[in-house]
Amino acid sequence: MNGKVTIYDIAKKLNITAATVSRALNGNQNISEKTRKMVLEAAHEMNYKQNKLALALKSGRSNYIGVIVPRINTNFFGSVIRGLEEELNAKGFNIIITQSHNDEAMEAKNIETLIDSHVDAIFISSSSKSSKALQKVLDAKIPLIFFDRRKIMDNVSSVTIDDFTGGYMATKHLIDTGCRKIAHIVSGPIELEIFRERHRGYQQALEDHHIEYRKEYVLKTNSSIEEGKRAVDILFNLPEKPDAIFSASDFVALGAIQELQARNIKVPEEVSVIGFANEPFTDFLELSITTVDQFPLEMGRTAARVYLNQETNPENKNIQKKVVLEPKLILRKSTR
Amino acid sequence: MNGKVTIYDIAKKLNITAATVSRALNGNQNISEKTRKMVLEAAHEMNYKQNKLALALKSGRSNYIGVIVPRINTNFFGSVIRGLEEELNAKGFNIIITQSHNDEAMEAKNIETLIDSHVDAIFISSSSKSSKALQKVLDAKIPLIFFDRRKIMDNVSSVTIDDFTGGYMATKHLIDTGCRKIAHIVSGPIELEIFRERHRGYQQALEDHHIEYRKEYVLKTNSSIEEGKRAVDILFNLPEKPDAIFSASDFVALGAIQELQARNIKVPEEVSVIGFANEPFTDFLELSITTVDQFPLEMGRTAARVYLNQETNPENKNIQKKVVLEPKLILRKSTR
DNA sequence: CTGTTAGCGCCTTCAA
DNA sequence: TTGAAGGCGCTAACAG
Repeated sequence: MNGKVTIYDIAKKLNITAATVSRALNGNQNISEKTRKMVLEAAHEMNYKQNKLALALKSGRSNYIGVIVPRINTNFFGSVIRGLEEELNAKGFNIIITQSHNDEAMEAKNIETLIDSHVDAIFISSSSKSSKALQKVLDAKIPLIFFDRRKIMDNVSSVTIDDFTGGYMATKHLIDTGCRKIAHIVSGPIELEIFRERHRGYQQALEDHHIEYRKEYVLKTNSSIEEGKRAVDILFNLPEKPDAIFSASDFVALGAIQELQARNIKVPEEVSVIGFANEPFTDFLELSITTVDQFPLEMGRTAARVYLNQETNPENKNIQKKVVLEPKLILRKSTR
Repeated sequence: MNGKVTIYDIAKKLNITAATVSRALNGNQNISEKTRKMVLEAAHEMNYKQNKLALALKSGRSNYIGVIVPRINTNFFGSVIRGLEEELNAKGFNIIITQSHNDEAMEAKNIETLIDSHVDAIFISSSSKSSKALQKVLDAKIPLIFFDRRKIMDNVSSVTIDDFTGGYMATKHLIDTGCRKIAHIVSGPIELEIFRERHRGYQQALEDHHIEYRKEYVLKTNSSIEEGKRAVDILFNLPEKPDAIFSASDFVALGAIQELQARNIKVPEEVSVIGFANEPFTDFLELSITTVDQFPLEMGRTAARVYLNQETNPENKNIQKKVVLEPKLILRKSTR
């Protein structure tokens, strides 16, 4: 009744030894069917619970998995975590979720904490410019798996989407629908690969269609509605105003649309807008937003499987696997 | 470099004993300044990390806190968790977040897992009709703290908002602005107190203003956009159509508005709509939604403090504390 | 001030 | 098939 029953208690009651109880409980073969049954029954009666802490100390494996994301309250990260959960819980792992709030110091602290907690692996969508903190994970011999936001590191598997293609297809769609003066909002630290790649896709699409790349059309912001408004403020004070905006974030796209409408600029007739991530709200706005889907659920599941596969097959241990998912353009009303 | 340095390694190197190293590391007074310094330096040099698992086994305290919510990817729960994080991380606790996905069996499983993991406390927004699984937490002598969705249980503290008042103020606002045929959508299991109370507030407001309560105006649904549409479908096939809808969920309110607009019914001119929770999207829709704010960040912080206070002062141990926060009506465009 | 000892709960050799 | 013993890493008596 107390949750404090140990194998010794069972042993004492049954006049056997703790080792035997342990064997019975763990399906060890070297034990008589009779004692096994006896032990199992007693364990059930006494409401025995294995102490995972002791097991962890003994085995060196905690069955905890650490997850670090910028924020949990978006559909994107929520869904990735759901995918991780599905696969990892089924294998008996617990997930410890931590948020970096896009702060490098906070992320480093979370990493420290997870290492200290002896998690069996760390899944991270990293907000860090430096790999210093991440290197500590490897130094501690803890498997590290990137998803979405990865860093270039040896011996680390990753599951990402092809952000270059995402940026390319978004930009190409704008071009295909007649836009020529296409602005791009880098709605996050350009030091992060995802934003660099989306930007590169944008650049490449322009080049392939012989459209000049203009520095003044590329803005760097954070991922917030406010920043989207601010971006429009800047862009539409330029001598030559854009006729389309490709934002690397849905939230910034939303802010941009709001500000455009506030200025009585028609979306998409005068200006087309594309976001990124396919957050649910992009769909249920009156003026729904064209965006790029990143398949977060699948990303989570895949990341989990990559890890499980590494762990199960020791020969895969040091094989870094880079899975790249294809993004998908979702056409809605904010583009022509 | 390996993360496997123990106090014995340090002791050996320094020709002292592990106990002394432990003392030095833990700020014990009974130790000479000289040895303390020596140990601290060596520990740093050898990159010593305390093994939390061993500490947990020894002390019986894991420094893990379990949190169970229906879903993490809403602003409401995301913010509550942020509040919990702020307060608990500062005190050295790690947070394990689990999702019940509004499923009673899943919630029971999460509870089991957290108990097995020897968490020091469990914070829960419960989706369960029965208290059976929750009782196990108490049986295991683990402190339990409810937030938002509580159950009636002895010896359990809770932090909630006054859902009755929330329902009342929403309904009263509709009445005050001229609505008389007010429908209510119970957008979740009526077995849960929050939905019962919001409904009760609705009922009381009608009564206080001498408006008849009509069974056919009260619908039970899940919390999804689709269900909001379906609700309107039902309500507007009634002989006498409502002129207002109070939904206990923002998502259902959104679906309702979408369906009303699809039917060319003007919001709020013909039908006013109020949601609940103040999810961000209610604000940034073109037709922003009037709703009830629940102060989730404060809820999380408060819940954490209630627990910390109980733990710190043993005399508070068995005092259940019921904190009730006041909700706030947020006026927007979906009501007159 | 420091060392010795024991034990948290479990599992796993090694013997018997 | 079972028991005895040791150890995972740490801390807290108890001695000295």
